[in-house]
Amino acid sequence: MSTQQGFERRYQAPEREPIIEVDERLFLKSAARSFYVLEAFARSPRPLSLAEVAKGAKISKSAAQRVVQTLLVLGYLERSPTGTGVIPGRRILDRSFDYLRSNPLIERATPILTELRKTCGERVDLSLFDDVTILYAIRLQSKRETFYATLSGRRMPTFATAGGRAMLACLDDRHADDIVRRSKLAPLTPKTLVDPALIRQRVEEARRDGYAYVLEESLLGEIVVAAAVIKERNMPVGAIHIAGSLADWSAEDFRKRFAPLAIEAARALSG
Amino acid sequence: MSTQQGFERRYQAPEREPIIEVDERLFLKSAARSFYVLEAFARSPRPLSLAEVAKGAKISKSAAQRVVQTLLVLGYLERSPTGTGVIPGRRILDRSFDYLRSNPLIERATPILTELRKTCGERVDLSLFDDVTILYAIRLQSKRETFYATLSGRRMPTFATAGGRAMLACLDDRHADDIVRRSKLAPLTPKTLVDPALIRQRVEEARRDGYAYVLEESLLGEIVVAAAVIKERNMPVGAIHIAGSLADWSAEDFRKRFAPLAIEAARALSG
DNA sequence: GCATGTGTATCGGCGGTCGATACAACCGTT
DNA sequence: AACGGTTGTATCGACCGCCGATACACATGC
Repeated sequence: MSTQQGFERRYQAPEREPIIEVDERLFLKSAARSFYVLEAFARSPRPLSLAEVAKGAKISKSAAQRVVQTLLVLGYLERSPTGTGVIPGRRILDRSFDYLRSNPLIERATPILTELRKTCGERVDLSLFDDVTILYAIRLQSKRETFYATLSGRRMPTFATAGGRAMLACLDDRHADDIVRRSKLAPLTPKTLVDPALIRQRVEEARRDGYAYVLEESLLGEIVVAAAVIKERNMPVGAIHIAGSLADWSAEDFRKRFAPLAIEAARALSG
Repeated sequence: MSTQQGFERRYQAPEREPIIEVDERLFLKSAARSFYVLEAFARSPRPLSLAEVAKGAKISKSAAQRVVQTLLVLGYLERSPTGTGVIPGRRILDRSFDYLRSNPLIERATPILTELRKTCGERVDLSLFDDVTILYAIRLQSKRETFYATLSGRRMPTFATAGGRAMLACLDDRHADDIVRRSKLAPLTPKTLVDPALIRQRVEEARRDGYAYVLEESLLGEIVVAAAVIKERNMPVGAIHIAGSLADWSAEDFRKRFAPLAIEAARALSG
């Protein structure tokens, strides 16, 4: 049962090494290549020429040609309207629809988040735990937002986000420290904490209070409170974020007012 | 499924045949197989066993085993938390993020939709034209919504949605009729129009008025107005929808009030 | 016990893919 | 108008990666 590595590896206790590297004989290199091509757009979100695709996916031009042709047919790539190059295709959204629909957490969370958004009037997010990053799955924006604050699928470093810290607080110290250690501790704003000791202190605070908060650590002028959604065994699966602007709130008022709401919503989703 | 057959064909004038059948020699069957596996979850959004994957993707159990192993490693599939079977993986959301971020229309539309949502207080959607279906790309929900009304990536039939009809109104009659003809005219609610003549009449109305509306045709109790976003040559690329509840509005009031807003927003995005 | 489900593992042979290479069309420059 | 730089397209023989039948371990339920 404990075969399979790769993905679950991230969820293993940090002292454990991956048991077996993935079975080389079952890994389809040619299938993986297609995904490498799609992933090239993560690095440069613009139309890519065949040569750029080849370079981005680290495959030969011939291979890129075949993959691109195939993905065009399937709809996972489209020809750029500018006439040259290809861009991600609409069919990708179908798959994300399947993902969201297949995930019971998302379905259960939606009405709760909607309600929360209504009572708060601030931005409300559901993020998913994924090792050194968190992944926004649902985002209910408030009045004004930056473009990226509206996109689900965005990843952020676990160590520098309220939801991330709330989830770290659910793990044992060793595991949490391991995640911080493996994180690239690059500041997102001048106020981002990058000292592991300070981060650990905030995580311990979160463990004590039942919620985490960050002040302008991922976006200047923004305050976020978050509470973790846990499965059995205290395993964090996601977090509920409430984000507001320091133009509207003092940090103290914001925490006092919204932290209990985040905690309550997270508890309703847990277990 | 009709995935085969090429994407471009859909955008051609209906009298034109697909120019080039996809070059068989460039189409990577083994790469396509992986996507067939992911697409199996569109039909049954629950954990699938290896045998079900094989059946859903129409491949052998051995092939399914290899594909599943590969996609698990890449993160596009995950083991079901129930212990048996696999489900779509989080990594899919990364790709949809890339898609949304790569699409200039989405980026330009986001602030406009946000503003629109604020002034309307009702649900606001951006849909993309895709032949017989439309595809919701951005959804800004109002207070209360059904789960599916919140998911981007959802597809709806073009003929039965306000945005779809607004886009049909941009095409010439022959093309619009062709789309209706190729649509599966199954009613979504008791009020869905399925008579091609009646649909055409509504499309002509939309062409005259500059916007389309539907009354309980896709969801009982819901009224939607929509205006098309066009590129050059009147080619529709998407539509802006404003959706409200008949519990709050009379049909007349809703149209009078919101149609101009949808038209204005769509015009700001066009060209 | 047996039947039926799950996921995992093996291996020889066939054929699908590899990638160098060549080509047509379109740009700007000079 | 020939150039060097793109772009996407097309071809083909050789190799090796994948195909899929098959067998296994382990759970269920009756």
